[in-house]
Order: sequence, then C-alpha cells, then structure tokens
Amino acid sequence: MAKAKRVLKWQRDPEGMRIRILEAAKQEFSAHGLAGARVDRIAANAGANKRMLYYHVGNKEDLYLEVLEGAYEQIRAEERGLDLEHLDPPKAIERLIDFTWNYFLRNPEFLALLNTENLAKARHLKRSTKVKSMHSPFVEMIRTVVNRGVESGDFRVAVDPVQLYISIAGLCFFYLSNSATLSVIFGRDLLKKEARDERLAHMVALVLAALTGKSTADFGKAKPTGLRAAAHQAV
Amino acid sequence: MAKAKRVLKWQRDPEGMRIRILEAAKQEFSAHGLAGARVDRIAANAGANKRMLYYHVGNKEDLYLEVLEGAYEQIRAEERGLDLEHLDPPKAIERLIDFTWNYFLRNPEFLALLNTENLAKARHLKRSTKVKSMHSPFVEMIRTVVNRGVESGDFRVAVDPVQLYISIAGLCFFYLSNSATLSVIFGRDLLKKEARDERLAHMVALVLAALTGKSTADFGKAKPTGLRAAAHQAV
DNA sequence: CGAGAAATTAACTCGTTAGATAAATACTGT
DNA sequence: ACAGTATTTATCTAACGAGTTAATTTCTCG
Repeated sequence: MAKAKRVLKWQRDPEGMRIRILEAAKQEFSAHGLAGARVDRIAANAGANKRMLYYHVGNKEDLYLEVLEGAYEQIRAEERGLDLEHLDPPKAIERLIDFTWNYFLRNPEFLALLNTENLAKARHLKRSTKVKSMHSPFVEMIRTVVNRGVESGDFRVAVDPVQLYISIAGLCFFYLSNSATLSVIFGRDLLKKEARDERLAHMVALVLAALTGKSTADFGKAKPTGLRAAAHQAV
Repeated sequence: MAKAKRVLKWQRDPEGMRIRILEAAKQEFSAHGLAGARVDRIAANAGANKRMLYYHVGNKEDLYLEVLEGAYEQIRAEERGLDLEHLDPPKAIERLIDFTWNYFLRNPEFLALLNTENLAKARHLKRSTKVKSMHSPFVEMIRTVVNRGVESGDFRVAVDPVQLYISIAGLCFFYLSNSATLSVIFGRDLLKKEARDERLAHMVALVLAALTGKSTADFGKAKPTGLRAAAHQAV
C-alpha cells in the first residue's frame, strides 16, 4: 500500500517527438508562411515544449528547411510509384495529369510551401543538396511516352518533355493554389466537387487535344452546368 | 543679411506622400508577404515617417488591402486596353497569351501579392467590394473570340472561356511565380531570355494546337538549345 | 500677417517572439 | 540500485515591431 506505483510525469519518445514536431511545423509553415509561422504554436500543436524544437531540429529556419525537404521527398516517392510505361500514350498522359491534380488536391500544404519558398527566391532550396539530388522521374517518363506516342501515330508532334511537365503542373497548380482568390473573383466555389471534376476534364482535354490533334467530348462540349454560368471574371 | 530666407525643414505633399507610401508598401508586401513585411521598412523606403502610414492610409492590413486593390486596378486597366475583336481568332488567342505572359513578367509583384493573398485564403479580398466589382473583360473577350473561331472554322471546338482563361493564366503564372524553385530543381535559369522565349512559344503552340487541331512549328520542333538539355527534373 | 488646420517629425509603449539557461525527470548499462 | 546521459519541462531575456502620443512645422485663408 505504501508501495504505490511510481507515476511518470512524462515519457521519452525522441523519434515520435521529432515526427510530431515536423508535422506540426508543416501545418504551421503552410498555413502562415515562413515569417508568419510561430514557433510557440508549432510546439503547442506538437504537444511539445518549445525547447524540443531546438533540441531535435534546430532553429526556425532549420525547421522550415527540413519540412520543405520532407515535402519534396514525399512527392518524389509517390511519383516513382506511377507506372506510365505500360499504358498507351494518351492514357499515360491522362494518368499523369490525374496524378498531379490529385496529389496537389490531397497535399495543399505542398503548394503553400512552394509558394513560400518562391517568395524567398528559393533561398533555402539552394542550400539543400538533399533536394537538388532528388530527381523527379516524370521528365524521363514524359519523354518516353511522347516518343512512343509519336512513333505509334497517337501524337502528331514531339514536344519538349520539360515544357510539357511544367505546363501540366501549372494547369493544376494555379487553379488549386489560387482557388481562394479565383473563387472570390468568379463569385463561386472552385473547390466544390463539380468544379473540380470540370477542371480536371478540361485539362486532360486541352493537353490531349494539343498532342493528338483530336478533340475529345469534354473539351468540345459546352456544359450547361459549371463555371460557364459565372460569365464575368478573371485572375 | 539678417533677413536670411527661411529654410524649410520639410514640405507638405500629401498626394505624393500617399503614392510613395503605397509604392513602397507594394514592394515590401510583394517581397516579404504580409507577415514578413515591416512597417518601418515601408516608411523608410517611402522616405516617410512611420506615423505617416497611419495618417494617410491606416494600419498594416489596411495598407496591404489598398496595395492589393491597386494591383487589381492596374491589371484590369491594361486588360481593357487589349483589343482582340478585330484580330482573327488564332491571332487573338496568341495576343492574349502574349499579353498575359508579359504582364506577369513586367509585374512580378502582382504574382507575389496574389500568392500572399491566397496564403491568407483571400481573407482580405473577400472584404473588398472594390475588387469584386472590377470585372475582367477577358472572359467575355475569350467567349467572343472562341465563338468567332468556331464559326470561321479556325477552331474545331467550343471551349469554356473561364477554363481557357484560367489555363492561360496558369501556364504563365506557374512558370514565373515558381521560377526560383524550378530553376534550382532543373539546375538552370528559367528567366534568361532564351528560356523565356522558348516558354512563350510552347504555351502559344500548346493552346493553339488544342484549339485549331493544327500543330505549329514551335510546338513540334524539338529545339537543340533550351530546356531539353536539362533532362532531369520536376516541380 | 496671424490663427487655425493639415501634415509631418520625434520619441515612447507595450505585447510578442525567437531563442537561451537551468533544473528536473526518465532511461540505460553496469 | 546507481551513476551517467538523454530527454523534457519551466522560466527567463533581449530584441523587435506595430501602433500611439505629443510636439513641431508648414500651409491656407480671412
């Protein structure tokens, strides 16, 4: 009875702590940017004492860079999982757009982090040998697919895979990253299901029409529902 | 001699002061975002006493909103100056892309401000009746051009003008707004003249190929110089 | 020219924030 | 069980930054 079991005030869990810190930091940096992020909020949301951030990771900028590197690691890993080789070229391109779109939709923090890093003129990325060595498999995938498409006659013309990659990313990125302002400007919610579906269909149709020379139903059809109703805005 | 001319310590210039404050604020907000911007730096760069910001405009957020509204006003004004009506449809689309591209190139602060506002989930824009009433003429211009193109047979298919507008803006915006990170990732300067020219040609070719069904030289030709050399990166 | 208003400067305040110091607690190996 | 180290908590600090107060100078108009 006098031998009451010792009650621990806290437990050690360095790995878990580190993970919680980085996850909280990711949310904080993506929600508020580098300058707007608050170290105390990160600590609180990680369920940690603020001192832990400095103990396990480093100062605010170190923390930010680690989050950024983690974000690149994650997308690169998923990209590698995408198998375009065995699909016929138009399907492969469609798959690529679909993946990019849905990755961005599922990971809005990634978009925000990229914007923050670009505001900083890529100052941190430049110092990261880690990210610079993480090559995306997409450019080579696209090159292969385009070559196959030209040979098979599916595609009329060769296109620079880097340009095509940037174009596909841009079509997806801009819509999602700027959905808040665009939604205000157009006076409608660009993130609701119908709007998202319509956007994806448009992008696929646009790129495939350019590559194949054949227009698909979705590109040509003027749908009665959707964005067309809001016939009045831009940027 | 005793009647030395009174030497003024400073002169009044409320309008000039206001303009200098807003210009300095635009630079500051676009360079550092809302949270990263420093009121003292704005004052210093405007050649003003900090108190002047509060006297002439208001607090930091008021200042930011006014800058944002000014940026929208400016692009809307230039958009209205673009006359697409008398051009044949493919030329009109090319002109539109060219304008958008060059406007973004000439006004990188606008891109940064939009990113900042989207980070804030368009919180300020939502409160601005001013911006909400500034309708862009582009959507209607595009609708007209597309309709004419379909009638004349230049374009194979009708396309939703809002989607097309977002696509054109996105193709330009993403490349320029993210040029810092993309340049690191691809290991080359995306803003140098050749890269810019190549990008513009690609975008025009992509969109026109999709609309007309005919591929242009620039879309099809695999150029020896340029981005293709950097065959290894993404996002 | 002189009084009152407008514009501007100078200096201060007070909460916030990144980061540091020091002490306490938990764990590990012997 | 205990000594030493790793991990965590509690508390402090020094600078910064947005916004304010109050005094000063310039301008306008009767």
